[in-house]
Amino acid sequence: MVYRMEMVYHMSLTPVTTTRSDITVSRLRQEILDGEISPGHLLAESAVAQRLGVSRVPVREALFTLEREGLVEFSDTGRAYVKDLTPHDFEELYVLRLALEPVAARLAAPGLRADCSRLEKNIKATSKATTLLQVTHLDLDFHEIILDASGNARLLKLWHSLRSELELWLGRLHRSKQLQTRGTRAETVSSHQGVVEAFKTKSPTDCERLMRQHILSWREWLPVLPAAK
Amino acid sequence: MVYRMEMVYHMSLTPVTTTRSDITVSRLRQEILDGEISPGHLLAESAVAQRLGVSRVPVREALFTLEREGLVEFSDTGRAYVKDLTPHDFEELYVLRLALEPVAARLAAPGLRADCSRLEKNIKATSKATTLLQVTHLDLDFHEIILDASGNARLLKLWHSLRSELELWLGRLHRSKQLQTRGTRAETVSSHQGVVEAFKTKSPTDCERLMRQHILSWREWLPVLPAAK
DNA sequence: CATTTCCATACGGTATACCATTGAGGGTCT
DNA sequence: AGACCCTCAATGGTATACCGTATGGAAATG
Repeated sequence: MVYRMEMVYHMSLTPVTTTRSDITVSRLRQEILDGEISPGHLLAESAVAQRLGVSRVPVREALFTLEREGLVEFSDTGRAYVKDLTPHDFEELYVLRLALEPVAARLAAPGLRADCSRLEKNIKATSKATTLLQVTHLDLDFHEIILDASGNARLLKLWHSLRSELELWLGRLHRSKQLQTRGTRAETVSSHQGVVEAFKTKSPTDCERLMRQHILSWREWLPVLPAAK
Repeated sequence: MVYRMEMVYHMSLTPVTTTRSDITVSRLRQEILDGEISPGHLLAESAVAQRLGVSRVPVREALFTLEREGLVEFSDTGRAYVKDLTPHDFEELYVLRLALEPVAARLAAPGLRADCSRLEKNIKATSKATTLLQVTHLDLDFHEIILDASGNARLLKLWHSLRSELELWLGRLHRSKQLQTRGTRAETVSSHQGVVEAFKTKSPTDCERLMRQHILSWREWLPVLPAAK
């Protein structure tokens, strides 16, 4: 049974079919990111199915999808658990950002030189943000725009999975009040303005270098982690 | 119903459970990589299920897994097709190799400095290879050893999906006789020996640089592509 | 009290059935 | 002949049922 949502369209006017599986993915993702389900918690298919009012089949698929996103992890016996990120996991994510995003910036540079409007709109929104959580989301959006502009579909897909895990990590830091609040918004805005300025005036390789610096300093902004590994 | 294969163990002696879904993944992957199913071909769940003697459920999961590996692609109506890689797709893969592998080499360098035995064993096997296909597989194995030694699990996972797509691409080039055969084995061996030498004697950053060069020259070795994009 | 054995229950893997949607072909009307 | 519509088979989405296995705790054992 597929329910076609008549009223929901992408900007491209492509109709979007929403399956129970998709809905289950969204709801579980939300619950995990919001910390409503704690790390390590068992997501039993039947329990989730009953709770969300669907059968086990879409739940099964949803769990599979969430594993790909890095929010859920399967034991060797096929049980699904909410992922419990460690500082080591975070380091892995950081390494990947550092490997991928500068390259993406270089690839995106020619296109962005002509049109930075999406980035500028994002900065404007950031400067109006009222909560720390909004700022971090808009920050990730900013980076996603660049990944998207790189024109490399695989790179963007990788980013989506990285982003999920980053949001998981940042959300947990935020809830345990371990994120600096002071000046974050202003710093984010000015830093991003610098990036946009580079896209407009500098060479792709310079953009790549700047993005690298930007991520390095983002890392500095995060709290010192307990001994990794 | 789960069949536990008593005789199959990882090196870590962890028993491996093999499900019908896993088997279906393997068989379909093989058929796709061997070119037995042509690009663009529809993989209808019921047809595959009947052909392989399982129900639609494991087939469904297998198709999902193969999509993640990049060997299958879903239309917006949920139909699964064998992926038809374009030169543009190959360029994307190449960009990602270039972004990830040098970093992996740098991370793996400290560990490999102490013990390159796996790499050396691979080189020995390569020097004894008799077919071009064997050489290309051993080449990918060589790179996988380094990704593995990087200690970054996410990086290794990314590699696996890249590798599947690379094998798809290379396999098709091979079947259409577009791969250079002359001297390939000897060049691969000597080039890899150079990499091992670097791991033993050079700094991590030097290893990173060399890996970058190695991938650049690999790109040169491949046939010129028809106009990309 | 520590350890092992054993059993009931929870859970995942798979088969099957049913329904909605898709899409290609045939028929009809203009 | 061409455009339109209708129909029906093919296909995917979901529910449910069944079975084997894993798990955790009770009971038995030392």
